This record gives sequence, C-alpha cells and structure tokens, in this order.
Amino acid sequence: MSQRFIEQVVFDYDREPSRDILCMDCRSFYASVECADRGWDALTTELVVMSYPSDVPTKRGSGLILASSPAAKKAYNLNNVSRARDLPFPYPDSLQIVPPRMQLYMDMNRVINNIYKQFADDENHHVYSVDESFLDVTNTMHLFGADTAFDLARKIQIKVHQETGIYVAVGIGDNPLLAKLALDNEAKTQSHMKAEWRYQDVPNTIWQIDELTDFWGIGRRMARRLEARGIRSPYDLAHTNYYVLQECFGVIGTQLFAHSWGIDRTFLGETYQPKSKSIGNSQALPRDYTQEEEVRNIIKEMADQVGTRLRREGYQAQSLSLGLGYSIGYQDKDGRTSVRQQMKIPATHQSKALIEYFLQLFDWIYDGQIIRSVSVNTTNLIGDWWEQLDLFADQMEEDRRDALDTIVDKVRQKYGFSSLVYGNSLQAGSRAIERSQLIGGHAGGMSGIEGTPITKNL
DNA sequence: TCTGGGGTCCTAGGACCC
DNA sequence: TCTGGGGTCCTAGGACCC
Repeated sequence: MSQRFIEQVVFDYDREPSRDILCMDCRSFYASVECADRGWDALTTELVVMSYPSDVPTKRGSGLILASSPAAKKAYNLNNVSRARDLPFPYPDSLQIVPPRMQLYMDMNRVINNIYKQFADDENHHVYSVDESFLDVTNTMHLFGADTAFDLARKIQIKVHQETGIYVAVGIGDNPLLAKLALDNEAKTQSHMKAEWRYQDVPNTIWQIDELTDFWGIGRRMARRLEARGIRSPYDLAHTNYYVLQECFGVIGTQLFAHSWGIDRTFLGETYQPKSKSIGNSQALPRDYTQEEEVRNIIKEMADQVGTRLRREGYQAQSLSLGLGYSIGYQDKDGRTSVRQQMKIPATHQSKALIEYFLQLFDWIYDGQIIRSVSVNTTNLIGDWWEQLDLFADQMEEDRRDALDTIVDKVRQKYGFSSLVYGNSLQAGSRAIERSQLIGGHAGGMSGIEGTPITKNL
C-alpha cells in the first residue's frame, strides 16, 4: 500500500507526441468584429458587446457581457464572459456598448476558418469554439515557404488581418495542450501575439505561471481545493505525488498532473473534435412567472425550438432534462433555489413527443414555485438514421407527426421561426416570438445598425 | 454570487441483475 | 434481509470553459 506512494510518475518526453500544433484565437472576437465592421481601431477602442433586456442599457441592471475589446478589458478589469454589473455605473462616455450580432460573428467565423483551411486539410483543422481553432501544420508548413511553425503562424496572422481586420493570437506547441497554454498565458500579451511552448520549455513556461486559475482546467473551486492541500501553483502541482493527487482528486487529479508537465496525448480529432452531445436552451424570464399555464407555455415553446434544432442537426434525443430556477429569494420546501429533473426517453426528435415528455417532467417537479428561469436540454443524442422499433407505437400517428414537423421546419426555414408558432405563443407570458430572432440565445443582428447589411465587410 | 447563454466532462449513489 | 461481490444503467449534481 505505502509502496506506491513512494514512487512518482515520470514522463519521457521522447515518447510523447511531438507535432507542430497551432492554437488560433481571434482576439476579443465579437468586439473585434464590431470594431472592424464600424471602422474603429480594435486595439484602442473601449467596446463591450452586451446582451441586455431592454432596448437601451440606460439603467443598471442585468445584462451579459459577451465580449470586450482589449482596451475595455484593461480599463474595467473584465474577463471572458462578465456581467453588466462589473462595469462602473453610470456607464463611462468613453465606453461603447453595442448589442450582439450573432449572425455576423458566425459569418466571420466561417470566413476565418476558410482561411485556416488553406493551410491545413480537414483532418488537421479543428474548430474548438466560435473564436478558437487548432491546426496541425507538421506536414504542411513547408508547402507555404515556412521553415518553422512560428513563421507559418505569422503568415496566417497577416492573411487573416488583411482579409478581415481581425487580429489572431497564436499558441504553438508539441501538442494541443501546450499550444493552448502558450496562447492563454503568453501569446495574448506579446506584441506580435505569438508564443511557442515545447516540452523542454515546461520549467520556464508552465511552471512559471503564478496563479492556479490561470492554468487551463482549473477554476476558482478547484484552485481552492488544491490550495487546501498546499498546492498553490502549476509548479507545485507538477511536484506533488501522482498517486496522492489520484487519491484526493480522482481522474481530474491525474489529468492535472499530466497537464502540469505539458503532457497531452490527444491528437486533433479526438477530444478536440466538437461533437454535439447535447442540445438545449435556457432563458431567464423577463419577470417572475407565477401562473402554471404560463410556465407550461414557455416549456412548450422551448421544447419546440430544441426539436427544430435536433432535426436540423440530424439528431434524436434519448434523454431530457428540465430545470427551473426560482425567483430571487424564493426557496422551495427543501430549501433549494432551483430544481432539475431528467429522464430517459425512447429516441425521438419530434416536437410533439418532446413537448409531452418535458411537460411530464414539469408535472413531476412543479409545485407552485415562483419561476424566473427555465432550461430544457436534450442529451444522449444519436443520429437521425437510427429508428427504434417500438411495438406499441402507432405507426400512422408517428408518420403524421414526422410529416408535420417537416412541413413546419420548411415553413420556418423560409419565412422565419415566428411565422409558425403555437397558438399559446400569442398569449401573455410567451417568449417564442421575441426569442425567435435570437441566435445562441443572443440577438442575431438582423435589425443591424441603421439597416447596415450584416455582411458588409465580408 | 447575482436572472436575456450554451456547452463538456466527471462522480457519487441508488436500482437492478447475475 | 442484515456478513457477498461485481457489473451496468440511470439520475443528480458539481466544476469548468468559451
């Protein structure tokens, strides 16, 4: 027993994957797109993209800051996704507050990824998020007259900036983790926005990171737990016994240990492959909902919307989860401020069936609580081609529902989501029509600024 | 942590089966 | 029933990231 605590796990870098991985990150993406589209300097303009409840953010209130320009980040100490309350109020005149235009960002994302694709084929190009992508250029960089990955990174940066006005920061490493860490912890603060971290640099790079929370994969909570055991930095992490970490933190502990040595055995296309495993929506309601019927309507609308997304993306759901968040200060009889329930279902993507199941969950957990937020989620997704034989299902009814969904989807695709909604959605408390303009839960931007076509600069 | 978001991964613990 | 052990499936909940 005690034997294994004496030993320490040691990595042999010669046996670890050594590639030329680039982690590309569009600096302050949404904010930069806004600046580029308006002809403002992305580096000096103080700008935040804020999703807020009313038309004009004149009074201090709720609101989600989706992105901020470097200057705004610095001036107001903002991080990735912040809240409106993190800003000084009244809002300073020097600060530009603009509503999100999600469609514009998605269009720009496509343009930029098409540029990346010129430097790496599909196999070696992976989209990690709306503003981050990984490229494996090990075998292709010489094709572009680049002697080193660093050199190629510069070429890509220039090309993207020339064609879109967006600055890209690049982390370079032997594996995706090192590239990502180089990006997060060094590239973003370099004037040329590049950084290269290799295995042999680990002592001078990863181990020099001061804060645990600056290390990818460690948030506030985990940092506190680690600190409780005297681990205060990535260096400490790397010099703690592997088995002790495993004992205390399970798989996460072993993973963090490996990461602190720069070890990542995934190749692009494995863990970094974005595969849809769940599809859901959540929304904070514009006011407290006390009427059961109103909440039921919201759930119907959201289930319908999620059904549309499932069908569009070619999935069927095998599990559902419904969450209700209560009004501020409200507690149920168990003292909770929210409740969530999930269940298995026979695979489906039919709106009607999804609505029935979600309402079943609702009946299960609803007991007159005052509701302020609702989330519906579908998980355990499988491909559309799969058809489960259900001896008890009425095949004619099934076909009829499928046909109805297909028609509804077609009409909505052509005329917009709100062209066809449930009668309930015209009643008080309904959100479907307003929300139909949203993309990813935020304003799509079709209304644009002064009617500007959203693809102006593309 | 606090209310116009959307995701992923991991774990504990119970039910059930052999 | 209470001193069996092991495996699998399922749900609830925590943590983190963009």
